[in-house]
Amino acid sequence: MRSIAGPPKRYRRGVIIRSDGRQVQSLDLLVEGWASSAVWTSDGQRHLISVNLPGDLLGLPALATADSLDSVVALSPVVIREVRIEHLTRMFTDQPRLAALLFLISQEERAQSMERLTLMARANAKTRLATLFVRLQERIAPSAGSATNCIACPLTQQDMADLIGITSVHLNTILAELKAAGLVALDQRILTILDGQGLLAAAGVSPWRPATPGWLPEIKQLH
Amino acid sequence: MRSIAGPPKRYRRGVIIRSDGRQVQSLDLLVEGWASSAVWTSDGQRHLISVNLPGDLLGLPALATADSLDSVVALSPVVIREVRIEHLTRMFTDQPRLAALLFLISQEERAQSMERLTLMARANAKTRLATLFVRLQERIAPSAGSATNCIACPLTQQDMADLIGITSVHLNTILAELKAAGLVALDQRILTILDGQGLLAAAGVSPWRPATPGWLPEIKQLH
DNA sequence: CGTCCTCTTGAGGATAGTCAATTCCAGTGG
DNA sequence: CCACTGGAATTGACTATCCTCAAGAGGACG
Repeated sequence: MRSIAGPPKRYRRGVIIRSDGRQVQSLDLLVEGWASSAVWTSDGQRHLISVNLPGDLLGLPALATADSLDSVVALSPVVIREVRIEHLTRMFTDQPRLAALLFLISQEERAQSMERLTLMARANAKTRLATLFVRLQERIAPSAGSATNCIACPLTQQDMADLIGITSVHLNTILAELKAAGLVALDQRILTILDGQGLLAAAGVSPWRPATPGWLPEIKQLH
Repeated sequence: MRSIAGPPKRYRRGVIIRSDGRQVQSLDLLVEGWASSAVWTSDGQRHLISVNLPGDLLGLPALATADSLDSVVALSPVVIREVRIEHLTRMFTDQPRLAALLFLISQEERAQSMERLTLMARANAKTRLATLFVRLQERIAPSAGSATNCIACPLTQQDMADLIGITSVHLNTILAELKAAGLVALDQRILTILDGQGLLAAAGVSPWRPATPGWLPEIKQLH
């Protein structure tokens, strides 16, 4: 993916990288920093759909609607590289295995979105926040080498509130409860998981296990 | 898609067509009736992720996780045809345009899921119910020929409640409010949109417009 | 004619929102 | 070096939305 991406571009925290309401001609590969796709409601509230980490490809759902409903926001200073849409077309014809992998990744994000939807519908805010922390650690720990409990987490309390669908006032309260219960610590944008088991129990979810698909096409041989 | 699907199978309303927690070997093409992917929370509550109508391919997100978190439930009597997963592999190598179309469809479902997520996080139950009705009509009207305001809707109030994440008790109340406001009528499983404009206003959403993508690969020529 | 599912209605309570005031802190410019 | 500034975090009082529990009515079907 990196071989077909454009030159790196830097953005500051809070900047809208890709705005909604337009037909898109390109995707963005997130190289460094945290981003998120955001939706603004008709009454001006913001909601963050998901957290994107380095390696994620941003802007895929915008391909399917005439005017995309989500924007992409930088949650920290970020570096992105643009991927033009023609490369996607060529990937489907020339690199079926890559295309299938991309398809698989987007299905995984959809599965995550299903979990978030269920939580939003049926779980209270404390459970949702615990789940957010659990899933964040699961995604970050592998890339940080050994299993670590410390995460450099650039999210503000407002960001977390927008992620789990509550107000920042209420987030502050339940975050204090998780801290008081000895489950997590959060200072200076450093998130520490103090009690992983307890946090899983509070979240009421199972650890995330990606599939090991046997159905992908083989790599196309050069000839 | 129909050419590679297995023989039709019938299921009665309420039956779980595809259960969660297993690695999947096949997909299901919904031929007739309404279905839905359902998630059960750890405390036994049900949540319905989305409504599936005839033509939809069920079970895609289950490809991406080792144990799929959703089941597929029949919301009415349904007819489905099985699609084995090898056909998906072959599609990616032999039919890039079809594969890209499938990719596009799944992105559209993801965009819909983003909207639902935002609503769940930020809108109250009345708004969510109005949106459900709006989106249902948008999907059903085209296939029913001319723009009709009458929809044969097999959903029970419990189903609708599970779709928008409230209890059936509360759903009953807000449904009565929408009826009292003259926006919809619902009797004998027939949903009638009495005031489309008013319903759109109550929902606070724009009409859904699918993309007209220019980036799909061409049909592979026979040679 | 009973049984089960669905729908309906009411009372009281929990979760989360709104409004408002205050503190903390990092960055900026004098 | 320090005051200024704006965002971020914190806390309290009051309110609204939605849930729980409960009881009953209507209807389909054996």
